[in-house]
Amino acid sequence: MERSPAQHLPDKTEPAPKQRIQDEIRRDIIFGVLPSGSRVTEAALASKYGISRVPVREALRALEMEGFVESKPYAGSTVAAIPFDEAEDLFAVREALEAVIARRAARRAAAQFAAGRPDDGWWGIRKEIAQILHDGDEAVAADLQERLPELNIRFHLAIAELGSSTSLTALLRQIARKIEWLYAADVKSRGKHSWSEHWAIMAAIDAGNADDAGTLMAAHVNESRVGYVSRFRSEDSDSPAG
Amino acid sequence: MERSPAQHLPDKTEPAPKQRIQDEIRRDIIFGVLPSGSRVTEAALASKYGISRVPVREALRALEMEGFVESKPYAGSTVAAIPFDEAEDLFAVREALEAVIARRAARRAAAQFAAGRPDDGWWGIRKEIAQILHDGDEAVAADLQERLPELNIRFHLAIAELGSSTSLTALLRQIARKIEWLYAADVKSRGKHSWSEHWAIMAAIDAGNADDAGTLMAAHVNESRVGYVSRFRSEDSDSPAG
DNA sequence: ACAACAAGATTTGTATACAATCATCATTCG
DNA sequence: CGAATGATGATTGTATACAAATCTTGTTGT
Repeated sequence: MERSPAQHLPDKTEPAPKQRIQDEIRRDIIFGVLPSGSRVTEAALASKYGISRVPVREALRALEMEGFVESKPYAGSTVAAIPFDEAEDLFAVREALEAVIARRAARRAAAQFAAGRPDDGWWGIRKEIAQILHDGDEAVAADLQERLPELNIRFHLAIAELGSSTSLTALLRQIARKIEWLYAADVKSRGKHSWSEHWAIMAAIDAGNADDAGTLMAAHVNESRVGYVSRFRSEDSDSPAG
Repeated sequence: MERSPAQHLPDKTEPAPKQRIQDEIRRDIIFGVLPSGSRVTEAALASKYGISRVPVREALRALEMEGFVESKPYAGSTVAAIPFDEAEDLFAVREALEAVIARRAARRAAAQFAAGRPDDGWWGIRKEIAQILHDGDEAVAADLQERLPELNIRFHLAIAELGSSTSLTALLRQIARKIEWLYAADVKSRGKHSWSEHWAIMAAIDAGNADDAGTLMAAHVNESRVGYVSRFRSEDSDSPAG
């Protein structure tokens, strides 16, 4: 068939203009380049990225559903804001969600090995996780902790994919990006949130131990939450993503 | 100015073509008019609803993010399917999510009353909930239980809005629609899932009792889950939304 | 008969043009 | 002088046209 060379490398060559600018805008929002409340017009973004208004429009709509921008009909779009008091609630929901995800991943791992050999899709994700864990260890050893947030999100999302539940993966993606937004408001907050715990979680999943996986994951997320609130609690109710 | 008569009645006259067909398509998916796996092309939907491809396109993208359709670049969109084994996980996440939401609503209610008089936005939602509760009681009394699912979703979403957390509301909307999809697969499943419990939850929120509100809500969702699994457990692993 | 291959058709992705609506500001009337 | 009002500009919503990519189908060679 002689497929296109960009088959399983959708992020290297040209990841489709729409997705590209969507990630770009979200990144600018998360890292404060586009502050909360600022207006984002389709025409301005279109000319900025050298493309038409249609892809920009779709990207804005997607970001609206993700909660990063708010738009009213015929009135335009503005960058949203996360009130500070939502942070703890988001962490609480994430803890429950990730516990369910970890349990599911463990159950599926056990089922895969019980049925003989796991299928290729499972192994593909499993190998990606191994790579992520390795890269994280390397980053910790080299004191390049600014790489950890990205690797951290990728790890958690990969665990979700290992459970092969598109619904739960989508939910986690939504929550994780919001929490990343809250974190990014403080530049010096990007420490190693106990990267080593990831290994234990992965081991429990590999062993097919759903209870341990869920418990470890919940504790892991909870520790992340404690780290967050202890850092921001002193700054009163100032909006971190504003 | 002589405003358009469709000012605060966005659902009666012409609720914007895009939103309209988006809801229409989702409804057709939820109730099986568009079965899982069937192809949905932009051109067909455009001609069906007598509009252009652009609004159809945006609606499909939104539904893709909601998880109702899957689409690959240049390949088209197909109606998605919820594997049966995701149902219990969705209920588990929803239980945790709604408990957090109820607690938040109770905290906010207490704060509103503590600060003198609640603002108009809060009262608007509160009055809407009163109406929903009333309509639900009427439907139960008149044995018109087919109206309860819609009222049920509206109640739970209104509680989320009472807590004024856009993030949590968006998450609940995503989960609730998925669960509605699972429910709708069985036509005779639309019973009164203990509507009276809603009154107790609302009372706890009004009293500002976060612990009670969260506990009652969790129990309420859990009961719904039990009702679901007891109904579908016998049908083995048949995909209910397929 | 079957597989590899290529051309046509179908469908999505993008660009441009136009219509509908809202925000702003000058104007005018009380 | 203030507030309602009407015109103007800016921005989004929609429609149409074209380009890019994929899927299907017919063909051909073994």
